[in-house]
Amino acid sequence: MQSRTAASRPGRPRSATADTAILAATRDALVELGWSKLTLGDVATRAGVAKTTLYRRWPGKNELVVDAVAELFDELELPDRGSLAADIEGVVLQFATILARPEARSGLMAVVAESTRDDALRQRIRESIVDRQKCLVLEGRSRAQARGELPPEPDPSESARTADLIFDVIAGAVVHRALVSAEPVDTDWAHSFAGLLLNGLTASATA
Amino acid sequence: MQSRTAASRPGRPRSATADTAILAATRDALVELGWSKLTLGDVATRAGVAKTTLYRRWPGKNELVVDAVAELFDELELPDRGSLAADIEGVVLQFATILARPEARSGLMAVVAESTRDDALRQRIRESIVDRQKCLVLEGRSRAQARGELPPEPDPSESARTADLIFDVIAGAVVHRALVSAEPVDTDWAHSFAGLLLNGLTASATA
Amino acid sequence: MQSRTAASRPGRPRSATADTAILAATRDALVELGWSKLTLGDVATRAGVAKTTLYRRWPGKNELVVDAVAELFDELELPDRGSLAADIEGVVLQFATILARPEARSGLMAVVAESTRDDALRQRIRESIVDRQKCLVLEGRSRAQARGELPPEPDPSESARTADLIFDVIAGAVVHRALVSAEPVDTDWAHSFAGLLLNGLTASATA
Amino acid sequence: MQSRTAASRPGRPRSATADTAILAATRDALVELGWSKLTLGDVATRAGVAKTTLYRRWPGKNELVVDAVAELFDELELPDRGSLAADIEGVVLQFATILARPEARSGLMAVVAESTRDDALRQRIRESIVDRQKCLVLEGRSRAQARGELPPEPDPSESARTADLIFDVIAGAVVHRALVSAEPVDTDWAHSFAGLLLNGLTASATA
DNA sequence: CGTTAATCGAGACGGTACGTCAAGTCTTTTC
DNA sequence: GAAAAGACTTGACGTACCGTCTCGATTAACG
Repeated sequence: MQSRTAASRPGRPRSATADTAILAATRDALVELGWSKLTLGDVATRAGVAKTTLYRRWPGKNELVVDAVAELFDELELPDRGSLAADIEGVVLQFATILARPEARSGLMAVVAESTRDDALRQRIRESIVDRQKCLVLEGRSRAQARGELPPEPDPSESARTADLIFDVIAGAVVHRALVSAEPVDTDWAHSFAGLLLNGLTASATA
Repeated sequence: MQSRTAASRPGRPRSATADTAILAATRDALVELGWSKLTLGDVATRAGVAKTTLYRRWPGKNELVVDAVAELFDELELPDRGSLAADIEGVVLQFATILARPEARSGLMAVVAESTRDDALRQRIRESIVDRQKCLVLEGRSRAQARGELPPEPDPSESARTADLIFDVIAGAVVHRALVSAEPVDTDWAHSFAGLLLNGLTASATA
Repeated sequence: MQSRTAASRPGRPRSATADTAILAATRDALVELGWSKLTLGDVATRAGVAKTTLYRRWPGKNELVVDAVAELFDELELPDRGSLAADIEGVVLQFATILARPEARSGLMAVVAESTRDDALRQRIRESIVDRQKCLVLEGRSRAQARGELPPEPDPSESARTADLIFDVIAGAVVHRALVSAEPVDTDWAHSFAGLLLNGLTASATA
Repeated sequence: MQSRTAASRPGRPRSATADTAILAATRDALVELGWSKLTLGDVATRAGVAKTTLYRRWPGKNELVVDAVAELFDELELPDRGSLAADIEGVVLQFATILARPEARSGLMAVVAESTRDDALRQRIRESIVDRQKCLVLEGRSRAQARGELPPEPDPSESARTADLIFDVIAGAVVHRALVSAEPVDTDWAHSFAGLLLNGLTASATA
């Protein structure tokens, strides 16, 4: 006894290629028009799809853009450059590369702005984008601990709180630098930032 | 020899009270409706003003909201709590208090999102909001140097770059914690963050 | 081999009832407000239709009013009262009855005024209103010729020119009496006018 | 004891040249823009005058245009061409010449259209434009009677009614020909029309 | 000859309607 | 029954004029 799967549902099945085409069209439209001038009718046209098809799959502009942008962040991965400082530097530069793409810039910030008044949307953003990257912090830390660069966690309950703090610092600083200050996140800056953070972490740990 | 002042310009002078009423109405509307449902017609009605009066003074929604939100951030000031850590903690909590207000949350992030495709808007944000707060970093640092908590700047050209970095880290982390992670920026978090940053600064300086 | 008929066109077909409702609402609004205070938004509301639906079918206020007024003139028909004088009298009174309706008064003159600067509009007025009534003149004349009241046309090329002249005289005189002089077009006046015209026609013909 | 004349009123007297400039500017604007796109702000600008100056002298667009157009019709005069037919022909051609000017075409018909819902305006039109030309009919008729072309009026009460009828026929036919049928009012047409009317008049009179 | 008062220019004001555009829904035919 | 097509309602957009108002600056007759 199972709920009717898509395959076994009667009638014409949903086109599998449509989803891909719609998300790609959404990103294209974000690049050309930005968030505020992006219209679902235009996205549908670009995707070669009727507006109704689009509304059947996403409830609205916000959710569509979250999904379209989320795919961009999936390419983030933790490089193993041999030291914690170099790893931080690497992930910062990767993050900056993604934020340099206009579809990521407008899309991400816009949905975050919308999420300030829409808890379901914020939940969706966290699940689709934020939390999937938080493991990078955990992995980086445990790798550094294995290398002996950081001491092991004394208190497991404290561990998660610290990881959240580090994540907010890294992600927040890069986003602020890139989008608000609008200064380049280049090797120099990444190096300075990684130095500051690393010093903070080791000093805090030994204190 | 001066450019025509407002007083000597011919014609009926602009109502002085209108600006105040409009900005207040904008913040009210942000609270009730959020950025995306805020309409200039509604703001005008709330302010008891005609739509044309609003458009005569601001080119659009973006610029209006920047000015409306900017006033919120003017209340930020650097507390003198006796130590750099305490000062950082204090300013972080002040910042968090402002970001807890719904008009600041939606307004700020939305205009930042818009500014990713509008350089003039980004410039306006920087002048009206960001740069006016950057002096807090400069003042805090020099106060810490006077206290002997931080060494004096060796290289003046480096000094500005470091201040920018610190500003991006503080502002970015608080914004990310408050709006993206959507976790409370409470005394605990502020304390942990101030500790991390302070350690990073002192260790970096002595290294 | 035909151009796609309405029935076989893809997509939702246009509502058939909307046209009727819009034209009726236009006439209602003309009665209540007159031409200059008539707004398309108000017409749409009266018709229970969205403004966009209205604009999808008519390019603007002028064309809409032409169509709305044209239907009023379709009820004109040539009475057979047994003599040319009586027929003229009858049609003049019919015309006057229509011009007594406020929707015809304001609507007709206004679109004629607009048509002085818009050739397409003038063409539309002629096709929808003027030329459809010109056959009344032709029919009345041939009926009078059959009765022997008027001689048959000697020169067929002259025939059309004379019909145009008669039409301009009848329509012009009635309109001028009703709208400019603002005096009643009653049986007396119609009788005097028909007498004058009839005398002119017979005298000219025998001359 | 007299009501304060303009001359004796205290304060700065109204500029005498302004009226002339405004009426001329109104006609210019009618030529370029037509009635519906003519705005009082634009007229004021063209006349080199402030909008308030304009509103101080005319209550609105309708009245202004009536006055501006009325001046055009003052140049109508009855030619003495030696016969009634020729006199009619002459005045018809003069009328047609005025109606060929775009400011007369749009202006006249538009205010007539407006007057269908504004009795004060209709009164103003009659006083400023229509009635001032009605004497042409009276003068033409008495001249024809002096020549013996028409019999003297038997019944003086009938006399005014007939003059009104003739006026409506002439003015109405010319306007309808020129503006509705949009055919040229040339010598040929004027000749045919004058013949028709003359025959009607003489036949009626002798009947 | 200075006061007085209505004029002048300029332009901001509260309104109202404009014609367009996008959102999201609904109704067709086609696949 | 999903899909494309496109008409539908709704509501905001930013603009243009309306007719009124508030300014400072003229400009004549009156005292």
